[in-house]
Amino acid sequence: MNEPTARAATIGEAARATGVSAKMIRYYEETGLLGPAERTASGYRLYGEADLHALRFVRRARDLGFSMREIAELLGLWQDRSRASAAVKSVALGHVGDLRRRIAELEAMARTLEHLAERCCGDERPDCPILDDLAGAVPGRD
Amino acid sequence: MNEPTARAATIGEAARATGVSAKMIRYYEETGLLGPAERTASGYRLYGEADLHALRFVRRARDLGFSMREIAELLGLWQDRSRASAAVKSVALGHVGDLRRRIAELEAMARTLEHLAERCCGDERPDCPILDDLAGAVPGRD
DNA sequence: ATGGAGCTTCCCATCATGGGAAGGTCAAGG
DNA sequence: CCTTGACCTTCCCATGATGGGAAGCTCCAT
Repeated sequence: MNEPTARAATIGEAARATGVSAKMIRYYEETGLLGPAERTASGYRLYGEADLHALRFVRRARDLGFSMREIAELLGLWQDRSRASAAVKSVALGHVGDLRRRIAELEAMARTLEHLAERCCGDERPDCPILDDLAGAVPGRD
Repeated sequence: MNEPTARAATIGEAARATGVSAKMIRYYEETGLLGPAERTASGYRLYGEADLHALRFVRRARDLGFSMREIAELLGLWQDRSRASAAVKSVALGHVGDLRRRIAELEAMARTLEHLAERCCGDERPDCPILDDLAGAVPGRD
């Protein structure tokens, strides 16, 4: 609080402060997710507190698995003070639906493989129900 | 058995017969996952029964979420009659580990979001715990 | 013989991320 | 003042698995 705006950070400092790599910060700017950063006379990018805040927002959203498209939407809603919370909730719940679908898919794969692995003795012998399944053999129908 | 080898299939027929797109069949050949296909005098690829079998193997493995690297390994083991089933089981269980890790990550994201969404009234008003979380606000510590 | 379906190769795009080269800038220490 | 090393800039390329599409050749049935 003593130094009002601790003075703008370079991209490396911003990266360290927010956990977003410098590469990704430039990429977010290039793709329009974030507006163009201020520049020094010599062309270095500068980031103020508000920018760091936005970067942390993006980082948090990515940690929650939102796509860049969704994050763009959320950033827009964040900056629109008159948004309805329903709009945000809808984006969030849509994403939860995606996550649940992906989880169900992975879960089905994992269960199938665990089941096959259980029946594979896993020793020196070549017989292997896992390969038999992959090869399309339906053991017990032979 | 009546027609010994029902005559080789073109890439389109192979695609239809195995559920692997023609694009992907060419890609698997190009990257060495599968050996080069036979060719007609005019350059068309031809696929025999054994090739179709291998394609179905790859398809099934992809359905189970194996990476191409893992599939290459599994194909090698499949074709090596003297492999130990332990080697196959180890690849499979390694993959199950990957799947379980990814599931846990997605599950954590989904739970966090569901939790936030529950507390978001989702109406006309702008107040939204979801955005507050993304923005780094820690409600209740204020 | 012609038309259309199917094949070939080649290039490009996705999504989010990282690696690295070539070159300019800045601050500290001799 | 000059050097050194850390940092910045832009530009290009790669990933993994997949699809889209163009230009041109081949095959088969009419």
